Amino acid sequence: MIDVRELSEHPEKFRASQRARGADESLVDRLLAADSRRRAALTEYETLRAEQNAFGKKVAAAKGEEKQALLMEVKELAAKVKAASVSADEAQAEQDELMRVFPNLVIDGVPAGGEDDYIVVKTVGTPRDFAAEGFEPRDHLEIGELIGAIDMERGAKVSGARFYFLKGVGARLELALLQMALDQAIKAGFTPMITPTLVRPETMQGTGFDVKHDAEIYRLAEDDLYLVGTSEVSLAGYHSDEILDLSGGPVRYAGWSSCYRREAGSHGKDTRGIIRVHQFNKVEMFSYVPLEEAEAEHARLLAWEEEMLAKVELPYRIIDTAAGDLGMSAARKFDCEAWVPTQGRYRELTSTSNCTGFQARRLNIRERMFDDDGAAKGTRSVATLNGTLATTRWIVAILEHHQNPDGSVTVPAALRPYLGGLEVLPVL
RNA sequence: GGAGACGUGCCAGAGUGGCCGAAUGGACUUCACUGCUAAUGAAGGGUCCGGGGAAACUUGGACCGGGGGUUCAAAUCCCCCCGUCUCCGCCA
Repeated sequence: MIDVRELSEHPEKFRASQRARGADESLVDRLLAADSRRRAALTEYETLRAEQNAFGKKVAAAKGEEKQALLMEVKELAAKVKAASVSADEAQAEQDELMRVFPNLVIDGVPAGGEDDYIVVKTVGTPRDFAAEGFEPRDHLEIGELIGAIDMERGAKVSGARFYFLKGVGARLELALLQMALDQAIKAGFTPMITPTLVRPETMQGTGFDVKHDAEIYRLAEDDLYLVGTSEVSLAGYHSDEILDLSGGPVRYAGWSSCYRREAGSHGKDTRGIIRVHQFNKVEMFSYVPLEEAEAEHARLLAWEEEMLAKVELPYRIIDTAAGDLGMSAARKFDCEAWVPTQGRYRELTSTSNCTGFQARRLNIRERMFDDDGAAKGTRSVATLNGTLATTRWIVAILEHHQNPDGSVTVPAALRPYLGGLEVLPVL
């Protein structure tokens, strides 16, 4: 959630942000109004409550007749306190509702507009020229079947559309990729984590996902549990309601988990192969840092993603996502997109978001502040950031980009040690 | 799945309706003292939200797992939920 204090001090910043997102600008004024109503109601309640508390002390001290008289007198006051308490709660609920739908303040420099208004930050490597090499590239599913790596048909038989089996070298390739990602993260100082994939509604909401309205989320209604679409959810919830010590630098986790997405509304899109599936695996970076360090950390996360892409030797570009295409929690987002030859376009392989204090405020994750003398002085929310290090989808780009005319696939050198030295995934 | 016990501050742990934001001990910070980071003595602390103030600060409210309820008044009584532990059962 956003910082209401900041909103009341700089409403124009929030209006501009909403405009850039193509979101409702009137939310700003409605929230400001709700906040002042809330404060008025709270003040009224607190005044009455103070009066009642003072009375309570008198009642406790009094005896006999006097006590009875005081009790009669205070009854009326109690009713007023009750009523004031109810309207204060209502005002709070009204504000909470607006806070719940208010997206994060976008960082200056993020392109305005929607999905197609991204800015290409840079392009690395060049797509392979298969025409020059003299053969027609096969798509990842065709290759996956030739080398016995992917079985979609049986995936559908067992679980339905958008489910698959990774088999043989396919299973090994995924494990190798994720293990390489985790090793890189560990080397960079991340603490590896294997996270819960089912979470409580509070955890899901805290991360910025709406369990009631988000059609992407799988629910277990019976148990009021929700399947995560990314370990970001669990890693953000990990430190909820805690005060962190960031004096020793950022707190960084690398989460390994299966991820689940309903893919509602994407019927007919990416139906072939494993590019868009209901279940996949991912290694995700997650950082807790002081607010003023968030942008620098964002750059670091992006650099680590590029390091991974370099290891698997894929051509890619980086885009600065437009405001309207940001999620609720993100203030800025960079995607790395790899070239997929048979689609003739770049497809997202990683995504790193700077959520500034938005998630942390919702999850109540703070750090202790110190004044110049080093004495403790209050707390404030931290910034949270996340970024992809590897996912199942990477296999699509790896198979296609590194394919050979016969359908076999050359393994990128960095990945070979994770595949027992295997240099080529052979056609069966 | 059945039965029971419990959930209090950084930690341990008292507190069964008003004198409790909460005893006591430990840890921590500051001060004093013994010529030294050990002993002793003293003092001090949390978090959140309002009001006032430029600020130091001051003032009010809330917080004893979470949410409801009873009451003039709830850490304390009642209900629901969550969690922990023990025993039994069941299954890896």
